[in-house]
Formats: sequence, C-alpha cells, structure tokens
Amino acid sequence: MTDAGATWTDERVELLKRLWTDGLSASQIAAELGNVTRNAVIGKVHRLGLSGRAKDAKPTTAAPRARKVTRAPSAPTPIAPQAHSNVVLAPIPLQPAREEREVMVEEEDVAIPMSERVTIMDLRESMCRWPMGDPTKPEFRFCGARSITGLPYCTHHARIAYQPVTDRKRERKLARA
DNA sequence: CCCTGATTCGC
DNA sequence: GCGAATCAGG
Repeated sequence: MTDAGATWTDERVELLKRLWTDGLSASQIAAELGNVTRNAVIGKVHRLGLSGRAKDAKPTTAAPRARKVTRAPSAPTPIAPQAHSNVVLAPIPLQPAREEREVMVEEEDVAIPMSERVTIMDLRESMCRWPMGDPTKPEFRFCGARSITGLPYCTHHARIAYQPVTDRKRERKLARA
C-alpha cells in the first residue's frame, strides 16, 4: 500500500457522506475513518458541498447524545442489528494468535466492570467500542469505558488492540525484575 | 472542560 | 484539494 489510508478515496468519501448524513459528528467520523483529524473531515465535508445535514430532530450543534431507553423487565427489547445497519459500525479488532488470545480474555475479564457495558444505543464516540459477545445476540455490548480521544478504545483495550504481535509478554516479565 | 461545526490560509 | 490553526459557540 503506497498510501497509508490518509487519502480521500471514493470509498472513504462515501463513508464520510453516509456517516455525516447519519448525523455523526466530525470527530466521530474522523475516528472511524482513521488517519484523519476532525478538521480534515470538516474541511472535506464543506468542499463536497455538504454542510448542515438533515435538520432532523437535531438540537443545535453537537452529536446526538445517547438516548435513554426504557424497557419492561418482563419483556426486554432485543436489539436488532439489522435495524441499525447504517449506524456506527464497530471495527472488529484483529484476532490474535492463540497465545495472545488467552492473555486477552484473561485481562478482559479482570479489567472490565460490567456496570460500564453499553448497548449501541448508549455508545458514544468517547466510549470504548470494544465489542463483547455475539453481535447477533441481544446481549451484545460494548465496553463503554472512557476511550482515548481520537481512538475507538479505552486505554486497556487500545493496548490489546494495537499491541504489536511481538515480544510484549517477555518484555513485561523482564521489566519488573 | 468536554465537545460541536465554520472559516481562513499556507501548503 | 487539503487540513492545521483558529474562530465561534453549546
């Protein structure tokens, strides 16, 4: 790949258009595209002639805050994935090789407070999008912890997601001597 | 302080 | 055309 993805290809422009029309904020889109800042996104949006998108149930500025969804305890509303096909798509992290996976699951289980897990409806750009569980099931959740600004994951999951596949385990052990 | 989009202007 | 810096605001 000669270009590191930091160029406006047709695909990226299409995604940009779709996300912008869907009401996502520039920074959300930037984080989703990767390798671009929110300024770049805004600049491109204006150059494309898209500004002020649909005036649909939008307050004034800012992204649509997560809505609180009330559901009856006896009849939990399943979250249908197909119903939100044009909303935020969670980037599925690369699945590490078996050795890494053991470590990953281990740490994940320990470090994540269940109380912070959120559904896609409550997911915000500033929240960790680490997918948990089967996306086809209603129980599917995201980590939801505070994400690093500009990254889709919290510090914990960013570590896991972006870990170089090289010797980090040995490094850790050797470092504590 | 967190965030939003809008504009300018050097590249 | 591009986007960082800046501006103006919630």
